[in-house]
Amino acid sequence: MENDERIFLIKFGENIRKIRISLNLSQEMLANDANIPINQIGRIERAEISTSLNTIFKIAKALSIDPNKLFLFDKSTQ
Amino acid sequence: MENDERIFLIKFGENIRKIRISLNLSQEMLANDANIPINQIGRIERAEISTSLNTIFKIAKALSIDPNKLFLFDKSTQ
DNA sequence: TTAAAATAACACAAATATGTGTTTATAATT
DNA sequence: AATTATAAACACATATTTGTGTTATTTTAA
Repeated sequence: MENDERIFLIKFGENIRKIRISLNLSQEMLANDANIPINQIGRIERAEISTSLNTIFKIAKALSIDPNKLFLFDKSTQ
Repeated sequence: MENDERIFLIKFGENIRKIRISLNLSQEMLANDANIPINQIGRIERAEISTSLNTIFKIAKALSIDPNKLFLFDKSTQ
């Protein structure tokens, strides 16, 4: 995997964590809301996996935000 | 898979196709630029697969756009 | 400083995406 | 109509994610 891809996964994970915490949700609560395993949230936040569109959609739905918001980091928002 | 997840994949695929065509790229050209198999682009555009963050990043890079743009459909842009 | 809550870190089977190749169908062009 | 370019539709091995469960570590709060 290329380095910029790694960085992208890391920023994506950090962003999810940031949003989750801003909503006062634990990984477990978010996982329950999104109907995915608890560990999956941690794996994504730690950038261990390159998760899929389906999971992205479920998480966005559970966070009550548009999926594209999960990709707003770098220049865009922070 | 839930119906709204399916719709999400379909809209995502349609959006990639729209952007690709607007840039006058064939699936093959985009696949080459993104360094992924030719078939992969078709599978995504036809919503056959729930592709991953890595592939999303590669495609966005090849299209010279920010990944979040790939998720701007529905209310947002069209 | 304990106890409890939250997260990380394992392992492993099952499901799905990825990569590669080939063949068929459709669209565009001459 | 024939040729070419493009995309779809197969198949199949490999890699990775997903789902499930358990244990360890870290963080938070009492």
